Amino acid sequence: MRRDIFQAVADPTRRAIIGLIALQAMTPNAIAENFNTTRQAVSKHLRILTECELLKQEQRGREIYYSLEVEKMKEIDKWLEQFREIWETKFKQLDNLLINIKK
Amino acid sequence: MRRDIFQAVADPTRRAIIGLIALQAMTPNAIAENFNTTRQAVSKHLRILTECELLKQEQRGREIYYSLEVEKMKEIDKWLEQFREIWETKFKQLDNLLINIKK
DNA sequence: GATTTGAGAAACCGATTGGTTGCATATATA
DNA sequence: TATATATGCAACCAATCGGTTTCTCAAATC
Repeated sequence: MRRDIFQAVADPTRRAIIGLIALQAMTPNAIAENFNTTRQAVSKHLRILTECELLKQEQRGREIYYSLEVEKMKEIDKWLEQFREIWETKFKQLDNLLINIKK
Repeated sequence: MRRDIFQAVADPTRRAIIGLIALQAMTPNAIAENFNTTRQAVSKHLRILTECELLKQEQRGREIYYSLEVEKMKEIDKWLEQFREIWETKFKQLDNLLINIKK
């Protein structure tokens, strides 16, 4: 039961679910309508996403609304940070090169 | 053979490899020394990372130096973009709330 | 109260994953 | 030239994954 955010986001269906509910909270049935699988399969994805705290549930009668814990997405952003530095440096180096050529 | 960048980055060992060679190009043997697995297992990871263009190889004699294609990392950043908007909006809303309370 | 509806849990299944061992090949080095 | 070294590839294996079907349970609706 390896449940880290990177593994959660690795599956394309789960990324699509995240994209969907980023806009508005949705029930499992409503989410499942957007995919070519059973509601149960979607339910499994929701479980995984919820377990790693990317989604939160809100029960309303017999319906459960799932919404995105957008803060959790920052963890991916945080990991990217170290590489962002590198690619920005590279960009600046290229920029300086072009400036020097111009001169 | 699903070889997308999100799946590549899902594995913790692969993330560690990326972190390692981000600093400097390294050979498979040198990389493998940092992990508690066989060289062959690392080799498999390198293959996957190379296939999705996160790594590039440079042959030098019988050695192969692997280095990071940092540009490719931007694809993850690009996907995050849509959520960054959301979390920044939320932050601003919180900010405005605090300003209003202050008043 | 009986029936329909929304949702999760369990059991099962084939495909994929991450790892191993063993082998093949090319380049250095003695 | 013979040997050591660096690497990749193939075959195999247990564990996990993503999916299905079937079932149960609780809430809504008739």
